[in-house]
Amino acid sequence: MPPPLDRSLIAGLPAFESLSGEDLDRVLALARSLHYSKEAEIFSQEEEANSFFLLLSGHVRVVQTSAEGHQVIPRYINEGELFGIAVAMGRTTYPATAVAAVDCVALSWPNSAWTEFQSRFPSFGASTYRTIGSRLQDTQTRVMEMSSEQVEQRIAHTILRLVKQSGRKTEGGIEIDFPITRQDIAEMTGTTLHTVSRFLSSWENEGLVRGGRQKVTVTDPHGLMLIAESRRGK
Amino acid sequence: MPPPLDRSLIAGLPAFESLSGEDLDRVLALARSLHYSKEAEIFSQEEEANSFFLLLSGHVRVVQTSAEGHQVIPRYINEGELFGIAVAMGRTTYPATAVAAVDCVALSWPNSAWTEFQSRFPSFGASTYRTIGSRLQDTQTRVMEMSSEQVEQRIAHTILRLVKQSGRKTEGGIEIDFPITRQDIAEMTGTTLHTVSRFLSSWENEGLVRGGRQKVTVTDPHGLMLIAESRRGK
DNA sequence: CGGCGTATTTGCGCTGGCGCAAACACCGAG
DNA sequence: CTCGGTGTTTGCGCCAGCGCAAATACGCCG
Repeated sequence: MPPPLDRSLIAGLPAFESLSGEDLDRVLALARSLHYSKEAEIFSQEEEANSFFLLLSGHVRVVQTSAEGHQVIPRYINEGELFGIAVAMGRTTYPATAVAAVDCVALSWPNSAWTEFQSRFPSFGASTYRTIGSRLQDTQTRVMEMSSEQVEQRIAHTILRLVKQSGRKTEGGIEIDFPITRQDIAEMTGTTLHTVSRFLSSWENEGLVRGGRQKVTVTDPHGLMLIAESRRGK
Repeated sequence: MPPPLDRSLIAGLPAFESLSGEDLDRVLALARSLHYSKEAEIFSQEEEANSFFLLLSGHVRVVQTSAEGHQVIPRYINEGELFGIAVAMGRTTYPATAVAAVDCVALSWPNSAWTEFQSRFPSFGASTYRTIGSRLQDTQTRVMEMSSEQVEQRIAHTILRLVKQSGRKTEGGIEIDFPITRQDIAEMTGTTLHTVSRFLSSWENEGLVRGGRQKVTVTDPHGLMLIAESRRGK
């Protein structure tokens, strides 16, 4: 029997906001706490979706692979977010693979808990609607960007979004809080690692960013914003 | 006072499946029935989202416009589908504009009805989760296609999808059931009307499709599928 | 500290598909 | 029937960004 989990773990999170202390205990009673080391697979695309997850600490990379083997990164999961919620969408399998970008701690619940939370805690339902809704919105935005923007703008937008969501202040700029390769950025923007590298290098020459192995630091967010918004084509 | 609406209007639909006759009457009591003529705007992007809709007949084109004026068509709505469900995603404004592609009939409810349906009819909640979930899924698929496929494959996939969702058998092929321009197809695939036109012409020469003003008829679905799946790049 | 595997950078040539522009077809109105 | 507007086709030239390939750079492990 694992030690009981503390309420404070999930007390502040949107998914469980406005739940009483007792309710939180009930939620935790059904949860399993899991540790994943860097680059470990949390669940895999096409796999039977028996549970859903909440990320307590770390960062998770979500990867989709096409039949032809082409990979895309739909999003990264930040601390406090639900993920693997196939059950909410009425799916029986996970639509993507989740990989720990760094060492992670997560809670997981069996799908049956979903139904219970849903009926017992109205705020839980509303919150997850919002979660899915905003993911839909993000994805649509991405489609718009891919349709209308040049690669340079797309990369700039993506970096800015990453920095906003998972930025960490350091001396000399804001850096993305987890290891991310040029390849990863390419898979988020629909381009190749070569092209990403070229633009990052050129931005580095202009003093907008600094690169590093699996690392990006933005030194001039405003300048990068200008690039992101500059419309080349009409 | 409008005439009461008949239960049969919504009885078979996924959103209201397994509701009793009385429940259906309650749902209809809150609804307004509306007619839109071809090309009329049902609601507009950024507009305050006060109600949600169900399409009873016709086809609705959903259009998103970027700040720079670039347009994208995220999807078409078919008969029986909910749309304009910003309320479900916790949004206060519509994320896109809805335009009647042909003359349409729709029901609409004030957002307050959403809350009521949600709490009174569990199956309603589950069904709309699935709706949003599958839209998210579709959008992700589109991102994958835009990342990994050539324009020709994307157009082929899109046409096949349209034909599958809204195809109508005619002598000599299956045609898309509503008027659609090359420009529309371009906005669905992230390309230009010129390129769409070029490929449709070339397919017409090969006997796979037949074109027409605001009309596409697929004469050889299998042949088109081959194009959609042929991997050019690695 | 040296070696190795992985990540990154960069050059070069090619091409898919876009932009521009003009010519057509089709449909509905009068 | 003719006219005007809207949708479609097609030619031409160009260039952003990809594919290929090779040279580095970095960080970890022993």
